[in-house]
Amino acid sequence: MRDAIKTKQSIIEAASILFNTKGYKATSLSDITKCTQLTKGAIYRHFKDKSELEKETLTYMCNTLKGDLRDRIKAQLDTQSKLDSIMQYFKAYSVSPPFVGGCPLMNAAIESDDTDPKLKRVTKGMILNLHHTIVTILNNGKKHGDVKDDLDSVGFASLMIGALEGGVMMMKVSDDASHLRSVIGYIQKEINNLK
Amino acid sequence: MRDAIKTKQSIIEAASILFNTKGYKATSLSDITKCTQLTKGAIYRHFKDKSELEKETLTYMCNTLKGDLRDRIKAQLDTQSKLDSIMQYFKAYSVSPPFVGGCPLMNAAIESDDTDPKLKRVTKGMILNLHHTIVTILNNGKKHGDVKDDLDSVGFASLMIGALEGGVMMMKVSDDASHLRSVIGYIQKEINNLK
DNA sequence: AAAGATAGATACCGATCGGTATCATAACTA
DNA sequence: TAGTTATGATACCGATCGGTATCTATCTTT
Repeated sequence: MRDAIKTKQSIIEAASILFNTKGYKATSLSDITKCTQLTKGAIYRHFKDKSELEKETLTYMCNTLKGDLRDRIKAQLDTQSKLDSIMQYFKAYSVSPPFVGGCPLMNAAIESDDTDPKLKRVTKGMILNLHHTIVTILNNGKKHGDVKDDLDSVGFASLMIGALEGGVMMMKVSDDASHLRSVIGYIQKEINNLK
Repeated sequence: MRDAIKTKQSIIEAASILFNTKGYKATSLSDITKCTQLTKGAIYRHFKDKSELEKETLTYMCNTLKGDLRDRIKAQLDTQSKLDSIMQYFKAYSVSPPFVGGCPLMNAAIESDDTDPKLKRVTKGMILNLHHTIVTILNNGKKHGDVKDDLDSVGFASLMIGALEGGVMMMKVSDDASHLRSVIGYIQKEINNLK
């Protein structure tokens, strides 16, 4: 009960589940006190206000996903395998999601884009970071001859992310993983056709 | 001041803007009273509770989009043009959206999928309806020789919706319409390659 | 062991939430 | 024109919201 950074982490982990399922604004401080077994006073000792907790929690979730994804990408050698590891990561979402409640990027994007500039800024940064990762893989692929030179790397990265995120959304709202599977299958075909 | 159905409609129209930008749970009754210049008592004369207003408003938005889209599809004769009219409809989102705040389907899906079974049910019905529309166009295309017989119509419809919705999300969160444009360009290429 | 600092609990704040009972007024009907 | 009905306004309800001032208890430092 004296380890401050451990308690702070436990608050962030509990908040991850709540924010990613109920939403940021719809999750109350008392929701978090129930999950953490802490009181409001304790939580406000670690975060100056709710908005700071929201931002730190979103950052934590995104960094977790980013780390996982980077490890998988690095483990692959050629361009197609690297891209396919991203596909596999999203495919795993349907059976064992890293965070319940769908993709944290998508959830935060939809909730923040019109109302919460601070949260939107964090989300935008994380999405563009993922986008940049894919663009880099594709551009390296061009150098190694894995990807044809005239491919629109930036556009293809947008397609990949958009289709995957949209596929997750459809899967969740319809309780039918086949939508995501179809989307992934299509993009995989495109990936194998990049050369 | 005596036209009940007109008042009810004006409440739904004001709620459309609020729900689609701020979100359903994050929009309060007093937000709606401010926009409609009506009092809470007046609103509760037309809707038994907030949840009913949410459902009716979502249904109104989706039916509006559905009607617009159906008109555009019907105006086209061949399969490729019908599908392309859907693309054009989403493309127009970036310049003059029918409802501010992004796609009502996506917004409702993300907010409701883990917490609000009633709203999720409505959203799921609307998305599957759009999905079915696309599948029907593709299957008719097969009959007319516009689409090759071995195409996975169901999967292609999932890809189209997923990519478009994901593209809208990326455009909104990054304030950059090029993401949506790229996605649409890719799907258009696929559409022209269905035969 | 005494003193200082820090983590967490308690109790409270004003504001706002969704919702309702009641009243005033407008319009329709006889 | 008198009576009835439907529409919207007013004023209120208990519950909950985010946030804070204060107190207690535990740990660290000397």
